[in-house]
Amino acid sequence: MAAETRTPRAAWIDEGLRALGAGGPDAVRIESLAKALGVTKGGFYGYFADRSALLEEMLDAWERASTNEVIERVESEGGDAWVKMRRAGVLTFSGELMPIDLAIRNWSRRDPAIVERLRRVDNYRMDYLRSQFGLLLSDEAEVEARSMVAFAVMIGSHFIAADHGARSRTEVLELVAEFLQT
Amino acid sequence: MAAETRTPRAAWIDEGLRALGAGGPDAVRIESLAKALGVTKGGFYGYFADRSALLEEMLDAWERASTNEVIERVESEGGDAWVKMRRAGVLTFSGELMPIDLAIRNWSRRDPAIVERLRRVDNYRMDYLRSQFGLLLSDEAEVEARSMVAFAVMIGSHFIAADHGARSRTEVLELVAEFLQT
DNA sequence: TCCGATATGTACGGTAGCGTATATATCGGG
DNA sequence: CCCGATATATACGCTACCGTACATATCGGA
Repeated sequence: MAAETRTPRAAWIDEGLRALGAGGPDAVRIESLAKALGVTKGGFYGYFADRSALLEEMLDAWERASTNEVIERVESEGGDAWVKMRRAGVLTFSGELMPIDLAIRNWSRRDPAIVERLRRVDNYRMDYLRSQFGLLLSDEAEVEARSMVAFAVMIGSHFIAADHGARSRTEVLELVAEFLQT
Repeated sequence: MAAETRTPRAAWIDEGLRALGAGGPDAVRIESLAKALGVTKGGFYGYFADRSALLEEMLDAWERASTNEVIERVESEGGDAWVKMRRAGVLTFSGELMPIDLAIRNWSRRDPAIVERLRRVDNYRMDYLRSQFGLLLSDEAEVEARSMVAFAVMIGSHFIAADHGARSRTEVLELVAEFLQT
């Protein structure tokens, strides 16, 4: 029927998310994505109406990858509650997803539509944390406080440049984890 | 000698910082700053060599405003250690400075020179926190953990969109503050 | 092998921003 | 009241990017 599709929808979306993670939404330029993909922008407009259509689809993909897909993987692997929580954290905040996550958080500061998406994702994650702390603590206010601390530290530590004397950042995060289990 | 200076250096820097807080470094456009100031870019190049010179001076101004100036104000007003710490937090993370602070944090993810500046500022702040927690706690690891938690929650809560059921975000932050004093 | 569909390449006009060169307006001092 | 200095305005060429129009290359089926 036709020439082989070298650059399917998903390729544009993936590359777009990479650019978003690396340089924020302003770095998602159709022509530079094309260059990164080794093509010109010719094909782009066959898949997407315009740049903002790509951004929407990128956000859809991120939202799925950050919630359902993570939980499916976690649940399919089993383990006790703590294991699942740690695993969810690792999957969510690792390698490829983390910079995208952080970029979207910053983006949300100036775009209400982005806040809305982030709210869904964050509520999803906070509920997971609450369910875990709920297994350890009876006081619901304690659960809320520690869930917030856990989440805020996971996010905040990526936005903080402070040193910790002889300790590494990882070691400090370990101290925080201990503190949360007190 | 000359025509009155309608738009001194500081005006460009202030407006630049506002734009930075609102839209990140990419939003700091000379021509749009000029429009916001009610002039054209004509005068700009009398003060600054180019756009990056402006960015440097903006960062210098921010660094001063976020450290020395805050501490000077705090120290000049006196009060006990807790009062000073709270006051420093209020000054640092209020109104105008907060969006700039957050924008620079995000910026630092993709620019080593920015990380370096942020590191100085964050170390300065963390030292202040450590000194305060040090008055309450003898275990130095505890001090580090709680300082990190306090700082990360201050920053992180601005990047988190989660709801908290019946509670407001402010109420949850109060719960966290209580938790930190346990 | 040739056809037609589809993906991609190429060319275009339009906008926004940079930095430079030059013109103009306005003020203070003589 | 005029001169010269200074701040600002205007005009320019350059680049990057958008979105559109059209050309071309490539594959599968008849």
